[in-house]
Amino acid sequence: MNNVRVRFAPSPTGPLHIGGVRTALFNYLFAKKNNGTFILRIEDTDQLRYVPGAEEYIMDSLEWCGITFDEGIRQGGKYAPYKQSERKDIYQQFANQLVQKGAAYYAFDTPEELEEMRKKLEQQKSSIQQYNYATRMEMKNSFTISPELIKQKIENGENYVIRFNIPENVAIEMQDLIRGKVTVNSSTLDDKVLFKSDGLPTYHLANIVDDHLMQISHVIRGEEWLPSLPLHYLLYDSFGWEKPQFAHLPLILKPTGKGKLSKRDGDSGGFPVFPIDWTDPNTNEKYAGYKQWGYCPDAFVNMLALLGWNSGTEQEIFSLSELEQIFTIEKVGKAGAKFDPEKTKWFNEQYIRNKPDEELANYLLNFLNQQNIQTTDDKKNIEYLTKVCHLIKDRATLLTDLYQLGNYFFEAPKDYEPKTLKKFWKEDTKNLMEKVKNILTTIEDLSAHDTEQILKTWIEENQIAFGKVMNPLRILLVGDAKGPHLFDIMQLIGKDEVLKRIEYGINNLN
RNA sequence: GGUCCGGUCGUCUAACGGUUAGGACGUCAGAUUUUCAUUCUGAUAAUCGGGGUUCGAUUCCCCGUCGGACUGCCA
Repeated sequence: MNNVRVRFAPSPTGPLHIGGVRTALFNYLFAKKNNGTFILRIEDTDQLRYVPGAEEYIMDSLEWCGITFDEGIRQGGKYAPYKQSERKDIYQQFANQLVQKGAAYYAFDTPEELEEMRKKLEQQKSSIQQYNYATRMEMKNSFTISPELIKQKIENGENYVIRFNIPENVAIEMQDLIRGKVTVNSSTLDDKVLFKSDGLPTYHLANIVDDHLMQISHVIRGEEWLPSLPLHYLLYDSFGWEKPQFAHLPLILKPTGKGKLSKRDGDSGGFPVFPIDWTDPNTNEKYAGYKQWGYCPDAFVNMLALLGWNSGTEQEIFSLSELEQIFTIEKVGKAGAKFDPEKTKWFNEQYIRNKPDEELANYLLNFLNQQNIQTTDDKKNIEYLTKVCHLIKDRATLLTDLYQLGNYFFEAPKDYEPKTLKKFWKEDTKNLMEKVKNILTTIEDLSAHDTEQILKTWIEENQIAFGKVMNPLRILLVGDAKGPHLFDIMQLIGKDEVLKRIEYGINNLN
């Protein structure tokens, strides 16, 4: 495919949630796969819903995911500006063009009048409850007001909008890359506002004008836009422009219950819906992000890619660059997908296990510093942390688990898990630990291999049950019946520390 | 209410009109293990209903049903 140009066009009305990220991802993958250009365009034509910081949030989030743009706010491009509020002047002339052609018209109805009309139609249980061919003759617009008066009203500075003149009873046949042919009769459509009284275009106008001007070849967006596709078709035709190809992605649904995923679902469901943390500047409400929860960006992206798309093979783990090679629109499903927090965790586990120990160590070091966790300098050291991560990464679901899972590598257990203690600390245990301590004292550096051999030999020779020694020893060193191979732990934390912990236990238990 | 889009294990999904309907997550069981995990093995469970078309429908068509989206001077 030549000259593929796709855009992600969010509106900065709040943080981007995972549905939006997935739309961006699919656009990005489609562009990469087809050697195309990926564009970010900010659709901020609604000044009322503008949220400060949202624009930055969107860009930062996608950057965290590794989704990059060829053209956009931060990188510029020859179709700049990429923000609709900065393209304001462009839209009016196009709206006027449509009016001149008779494809659009002026309307002067106030919000109250519109509401009244809708209410009336609803009460009448009319089959048509819209501003269209059936009702427009009863409203205040170019059809009911003389051209002279219209001109005068506009010159007087009266508020007006420009509406699209939807034709009556025309079959609009559309093509969608995911759904195939879709047909709608124009009589079921309404005369959408194209140009608002505040001097800005609505989404419908701005999106068509900009897609045309920016030479967009494929429009890949959420299914919620499918109902306005006929309008967009009509708009392209009215301008006499060639249409891009369209693909409407299935929605991401709530994990439980009904409806599409919304920002509130995260709190109740115990999982983030946003890529990174977000604080609403107006209400100060905080929303958690995948990044801060401890998800790896590549795992997050991998999970998203498989929500509504599949490779056709049984492979499920894909790097971003792999996806760039194999992504196709044809493999995108039609049905909405319920979001699955459990599977998301699984993806993250897979990624953590496959990451180099050192990379995890860097994360952990950062974490220790950020959380201001006190430990000795020799422990806040990449080499040491790398070994720690090597031992514990199989147990982690989130990156943030890493510290909790290995806290005994940084400090002696403060107290012992009561149930475990009760289970394994018996009357003769203290004695046994005393003996173990004496043996360990004689071993030079507590290397895992040597220690294991020596201790095992001693246990066998004395015909003691293995668990009778190892379990309480683990409690003294770790504080609980958990964690990696005990001899590996001993080697890592070192002889002094091991002896100290055993001694403390002997002195404080029973 | 109207318009449109969907419906395969609980969830994500695979299956030129011909498969014992496959995989993954989850759950359960077993194996391994000094513990917790990991890992391995096994089990579990699905074509929304009714009509067609066809030698044969998960697959194509119609109806119903269920679910979703849209129905703003929001995007």
